[in-house]
Amino acid sequence: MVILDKESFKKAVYDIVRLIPLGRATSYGAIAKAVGYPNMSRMVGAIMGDCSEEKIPAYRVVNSQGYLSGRFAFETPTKMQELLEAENIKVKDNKICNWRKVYWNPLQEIKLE
DNA sequence: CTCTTGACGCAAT
DNA sequence: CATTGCGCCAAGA
Repeated sequence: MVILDKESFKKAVYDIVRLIPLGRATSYGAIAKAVGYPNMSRMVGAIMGDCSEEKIPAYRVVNSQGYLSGRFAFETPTKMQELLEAENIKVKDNKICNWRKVYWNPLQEIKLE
């Protein structure tokens, strides 16, 4: 097992995020798992902090509970919610309503690939 | 070099 | 269902 530096990890994470289907969302932990590091959920979040300069749908990434933990990283705290609602994802009190339905497991897609 | 903090997750209580 | 505690790794002070 090699030490995965932020740049490499970042790249892998972006790849997963880009695969998120329209109208769905996933969690940091799921992405971390998908890249092969189940316990690196924090790193995924840290990396998302840089996503502002990247062109990826970071707003589709929330915590395992479906809460918009990183809404303040956007231009406006409400931007993330609006973007999600624009994709038919209902958000209530900074939390995705049909989270169980909206949740998208990257491992499923990757397994298929 | 040590300590704190952070878009987190999960098992135990 | 809510709280608590612990793990995990990187970056900044």
